[in-house]
Amino acid sequence: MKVLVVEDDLALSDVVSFTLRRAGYEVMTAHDGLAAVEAFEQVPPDLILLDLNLPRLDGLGVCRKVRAVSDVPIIILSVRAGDEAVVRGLEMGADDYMVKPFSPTQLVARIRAVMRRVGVSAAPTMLTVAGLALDRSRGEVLRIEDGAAVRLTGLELKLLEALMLHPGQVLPSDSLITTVWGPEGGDRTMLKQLMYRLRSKIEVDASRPVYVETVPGIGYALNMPSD
Amino acid sequence: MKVLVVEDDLALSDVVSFTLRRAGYEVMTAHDGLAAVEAFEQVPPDLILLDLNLPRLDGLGVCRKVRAVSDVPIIILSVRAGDEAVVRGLEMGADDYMVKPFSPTQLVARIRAVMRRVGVSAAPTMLTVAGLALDRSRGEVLRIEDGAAVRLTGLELKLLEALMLHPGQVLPSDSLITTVWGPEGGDRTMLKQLMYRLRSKIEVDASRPVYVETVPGIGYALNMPSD
DNA sequence: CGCGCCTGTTACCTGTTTGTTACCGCCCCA
DNA sequence: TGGGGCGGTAACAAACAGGTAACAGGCGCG
Repeated sequence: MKVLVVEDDLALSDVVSFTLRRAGYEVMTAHDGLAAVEAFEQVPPDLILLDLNLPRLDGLGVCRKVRAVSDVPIIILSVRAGDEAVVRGLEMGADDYMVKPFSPTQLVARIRAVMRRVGVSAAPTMLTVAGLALDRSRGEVLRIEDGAAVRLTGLELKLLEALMLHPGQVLPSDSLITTVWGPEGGDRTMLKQLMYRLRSKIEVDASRPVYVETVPGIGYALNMPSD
Repeated sequence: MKVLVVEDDLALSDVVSFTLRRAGYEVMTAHDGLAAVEAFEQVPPDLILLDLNLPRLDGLGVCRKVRAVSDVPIIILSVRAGDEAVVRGLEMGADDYMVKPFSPTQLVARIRAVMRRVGVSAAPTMLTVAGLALDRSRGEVLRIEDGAAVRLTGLELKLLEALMLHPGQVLPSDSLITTVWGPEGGDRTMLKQLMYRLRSKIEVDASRPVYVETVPGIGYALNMPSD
């Protein structure tokens, strides 16, 4: 999952890059408008973070050029809310905007929200919700509370991913079964077996699960921390 | 194109409604969280503008409840950027957020940006009538009067649902029996047994039922509060 | 070829849900 | 005045669902 960061303030560009890399994204940077367009053409990213005032070609120009050939999601970065340029950018096809300064957490949250909205199915390698960080590329979960990392098997990963994509929601056993095993295979016995294995890996005390909640007769839910 | 505006500040709610109507949207309003959920269920909107701090049920709660049954786009309204709640809301499935105060123009621009590309909503799963909120996805009822949440079994849920779908109406025992057990199984004994179990869960004083009224010789009815 | 992990299968234990039966009190009416 | 139907209550047993465990086939890999 590649993100192109277009930002002429080098300090900001660095901190943003750092944040995104930690969240599991591959980051490319450009420090002016023309370089951005060039970078975009050479290696098309999956999302663009776009500062508005840039040397050589401003953000709106970049936005227009990119939109002419691609509907890659674009998030505008701007110093002021209420900026006329922001509105123009959104009308021109940008997907979202953020006002500087912003927190790293928010940035990542917004990126995810935009990706979900535009239906980018290829998810970022790193999915962090409800106190768990799932690294799909390594097949590992990190339990944030104590930093423990566990290796998951293919099926366990699919199951956890299904839950993490809808945190706080109760997913019926049947739908979990089909997302893990496909429309044909799988039954309740296998699900509970798999759930048992998953829990014994990710839960601190497997007999007292805190991450995955059972809703008897219906299915399972990933608990949001506040609940 | 219907927009549900959930905002407890009446002045702001009015100006937003005005703006949206002028922009060609059909506007519904709700001034607290529970009303929002109710309104959502009665007339599912195409987009929700959601203030975060609301009376009776806060914005995150509304977000969670709505997200449980639908992927209608949600735009969060918040007084502060960088609010922890905003991040939580976005992670919980909100699609965007705006910081108050915002300009009408921007509001409309953001709505358009969010609305570009929308998935349709799933069947509603939340049913709120007569002082009870039934969450089918979790198999739970919330007694609004005191906020108590009770877990129901499958049959209890079907029975209560049948009553809640026709509040204030007397439903004959026979029809209740067939909606719960199907055309084949079920008899009066089982119904009264089930009703006893349901009442002992949802009524405050089971020996003095207030939600479900018995109409001897005919059936049962869910009492409307105003009746 | 042998080893270890992943997966599916079976079985058992437990608590919950559901169906069954019984009893009690009430009201209506012969 | 005493059945008989009806509804509420209770206790019990059968059926079921979920958690746990052990085991075996398959597959990749050294």
